[in-house]
Amino acid sequence: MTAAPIENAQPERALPTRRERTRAATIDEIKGIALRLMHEQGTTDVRFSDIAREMGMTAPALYRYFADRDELLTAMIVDAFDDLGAVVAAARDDVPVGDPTGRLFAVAQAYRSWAHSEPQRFALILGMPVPGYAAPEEGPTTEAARRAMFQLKSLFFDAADQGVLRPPLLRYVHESLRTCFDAEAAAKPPGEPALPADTFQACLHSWAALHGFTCLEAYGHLDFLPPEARDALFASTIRLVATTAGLPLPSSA
Amino acid sequence: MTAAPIENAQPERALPTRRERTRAATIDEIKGIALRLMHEQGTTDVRFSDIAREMGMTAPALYRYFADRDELLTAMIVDAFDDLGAVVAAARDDVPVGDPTGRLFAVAQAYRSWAHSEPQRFALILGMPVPGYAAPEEGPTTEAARRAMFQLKSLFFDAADQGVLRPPLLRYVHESLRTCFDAEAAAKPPGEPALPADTFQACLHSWAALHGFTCLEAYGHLDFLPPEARDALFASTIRLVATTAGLPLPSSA
DNA sequence: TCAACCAAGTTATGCTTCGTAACGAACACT
DNA sequence: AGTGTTCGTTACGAAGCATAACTTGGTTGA
Repeated sequence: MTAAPIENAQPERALPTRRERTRAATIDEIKGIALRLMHEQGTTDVRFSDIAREMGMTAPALYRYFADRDELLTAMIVDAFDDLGAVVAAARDDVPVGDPTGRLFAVAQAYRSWAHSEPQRFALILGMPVPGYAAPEEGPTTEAARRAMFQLKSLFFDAADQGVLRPPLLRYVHESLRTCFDAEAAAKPPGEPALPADTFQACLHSWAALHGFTCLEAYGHLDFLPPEARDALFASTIRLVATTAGLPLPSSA
Repeated sequence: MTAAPIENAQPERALPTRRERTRAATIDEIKGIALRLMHEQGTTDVRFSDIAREMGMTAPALYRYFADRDELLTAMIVDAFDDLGAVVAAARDDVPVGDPTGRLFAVAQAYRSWAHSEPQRFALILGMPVPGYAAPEEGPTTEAARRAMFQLKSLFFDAADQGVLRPPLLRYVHESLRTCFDAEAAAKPPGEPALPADTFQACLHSWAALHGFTCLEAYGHLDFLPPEARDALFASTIRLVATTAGLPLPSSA
């Protein structure tokens, strides 16, 4: 739960007046309660009246802080992306740069367990759009998504920097994809080391495989397997991903 | 939209009276309208009153056919599983048994395009449970899911029958997973050819990878790629999956 | 044929939610 | 003190889910 106020986000020259602080605190409390309710009820559908009740307030008061349900959802989506990004980055940086496969494992595990422990937030950001919610086009959510997803990708950049990245199992990259990758690489600052197109493609394969397992597990579609078996399947999935993506063989796990 | 009535499903000895026929037709119409509304509104959240309005009825009349919203959803989930299973099976059987990789491609493409063209139904069955909806434990939905998922798996059985299945890239299978696979294989009729454990594991890897790509695309998270690039990424994903799962190299695609 | 029955649909109603409007109390700043 | 902003309240209207009670028309049986 970041303490950033939703509206009036202009830099106040480090002078948050008392009112602003309490307001920010209230906003955080609202989001926190909403999160708890989602968690308790197992849905992404939060009722304003319930939040208000939990806070000992009346429903209309919430409209002082969020114009409507969508605005609250947008804020929570941004928070969720930020949280996921932070969790992933922390897990990644717990493993030395010299061990890219260990880092992949840590990142994937963080992604997976975050989704599993908070399927609602996961659904909020990477599942189907919530009923009645239309994401503001090119809004802050897109930004937050980009930031979070970069935390995943960066692992491959690091590995490339380390020079331990071997070519992926699948070398062929279709013309249209190569174009996209080139365009993206060109948009980067020129100094940054661009990934080879086949590795970029492998990067997306890895994400898809990780995401697939994660979705299936988070939404209970792997419940026919006991937890240890799911862990084992996850480990083998990541090992397979590392192998096909050209990362060195598992060192730690 | 199958014409199976929801309640009173006892075999009527091929004697559906007129009342029963019109009732079944009404049930189908309700489900059809609900589906159209989901499609139009882009949500899995259907309002009874909207359905009624579309049908030129009043809302309470719908309760003659479905006890509540959950019962309608359950029916639609079963239908969706059946539809997905049928689409997948049809695509699979359009390709000769002798071409397992071609079959994998067809199956995967069917899964993908079904999800992409009807993200709501896809979310209904393989996404997060709908707000406020609790699936009846061990109910008809579980049955339908099993049936549909078997259509995916069967491809590997056929390939094994053909004797063209090579060992997958990842041979190691953890104890706990091996136990599960053995248990599942033991539950089958004894004559049926069981898959080797490593292939079974590869089967799940394949599903996860396919599902991951499908989810990402269906919910718009791959929109940063133009359609051709998405097609190319999909093709490469499936090629990678086929390779790592031990299917023969692509023959057609 | 007529009466009883039943299924399907209607209006009427209660409860809950979203969201707005109008009002009151507390605080901040001059 | 006085004034204006902020935060919260109660009051309200529209809409949805779900139930109850009534109406209608086809079905069935004496």
